[in-house]
Amino acid sequence: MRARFTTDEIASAALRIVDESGLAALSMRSLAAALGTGPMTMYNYVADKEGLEELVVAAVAAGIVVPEPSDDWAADVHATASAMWRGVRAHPAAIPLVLTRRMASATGFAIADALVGALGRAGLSDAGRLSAFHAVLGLVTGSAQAQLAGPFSGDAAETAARIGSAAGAQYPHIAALSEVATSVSVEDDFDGGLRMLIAGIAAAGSAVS
Amino acid sequence: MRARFTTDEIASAALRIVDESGLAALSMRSLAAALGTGPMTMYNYVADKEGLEELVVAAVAAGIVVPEPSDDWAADVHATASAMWRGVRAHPAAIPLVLTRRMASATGFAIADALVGALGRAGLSDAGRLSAFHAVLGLVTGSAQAQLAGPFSGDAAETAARIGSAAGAQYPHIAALSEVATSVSVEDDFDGGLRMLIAGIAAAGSAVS
DNA sequence: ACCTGAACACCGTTCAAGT
DNA sequence: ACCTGAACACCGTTCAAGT
Repeated sequence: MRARFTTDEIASAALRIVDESGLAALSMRSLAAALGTGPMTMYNYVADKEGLEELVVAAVAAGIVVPEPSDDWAADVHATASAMWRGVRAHPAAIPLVLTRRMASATGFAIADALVGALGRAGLSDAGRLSAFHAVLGLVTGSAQAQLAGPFSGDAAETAARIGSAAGAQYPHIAALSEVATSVSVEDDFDGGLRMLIAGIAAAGSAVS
Repeated sequence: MRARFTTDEIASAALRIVDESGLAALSMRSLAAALGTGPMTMYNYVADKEGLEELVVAAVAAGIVVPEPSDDWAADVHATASAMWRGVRAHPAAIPLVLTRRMASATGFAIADALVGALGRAGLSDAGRLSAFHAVLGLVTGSAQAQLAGPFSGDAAETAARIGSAAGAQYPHIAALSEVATSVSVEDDFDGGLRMLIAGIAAAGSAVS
């Protein structure tokens, strides 16, 4: 028999299952079947299901292109965070894994390092740099997810049904905002929030220095 | 027999299992057993597993106390976001569910409405208000999760092992930042990022008006 | 040594039968 | 009508046996 695989083959087969059939379709058994072997063979490449999921996260991270640093730290933070957001959004079904599993791959470290490096030139204190790093990371992953599962996700009719008719008068601010949500692209929506955060980081850096 | 439960009983029993034994321990069967009945009885209260998970998210949301609005929108955003963060962090094992499942409970809408209401007084455009809302929501949930599963989560030794020895020289910025992470409380860490974002929102609001 | 089938202890859910 | 046991089609993983 001697069927042998590289870790990359395993990882991309797993990501393909998630992309094509959803997160629930990924199992040790379905992956093994997709590779034409028995379930137990997978345990030669991965410690357990958790390890397989980390492989999927690494495969998503591998799709992120780390931008070259410039002499403008704010532009670098923007470019790095945008690259992460695009890379994550390219695999929507994998997002729960990206949010939940530790990102410990080489690309994952590389992009995080680029982000911290850019933030290091913002004139922040050490603690401020850590806060800003967590905030950008949280904003990227959190708003990628919020756009998919937040109160305004799904089509307009669904949103209206959920908020408008069910509790329209009780929650007037949400109801009003839900109409805005139909006319803004998710790219612009994310970009707006990111620019606000970067402006706030810049202000905090100026205050320290 | 006639064993009957309220939805609240189901929800808090489910949340208790998650809190005490972890997310993996929550199943239709374990929940039914905890309530002293058979698995099928649960289907009288919940459509499927997904519905049960939404019940857990609602139970977490119910623990959030929505702050009273003041005449300072920035203070209100800060208070609302902080209340969400504390409420979410009170149930760490449930966070993957909070991130992933739609928050559609009454308290969930109430806190979101309070947040949008406060942001409505920041002088933003409609699109800016939506961006700011998604950004704050993403920051709260995303950084709660990043603190638990990000590159600096776990104890210091574990972090060092993951980054320092494995790839210390390759990723110098992360390695340096990991030492900062040991001396900052998660509360202060989150608060710093939130204040940066609010400052950026304020700046965007001033620019428009 | 590396690989993998059989088996075990789970799981969510359908279906049909109970009251 | 509401409730729930038996059964089905899965799942991750241990164990032991193959090469």
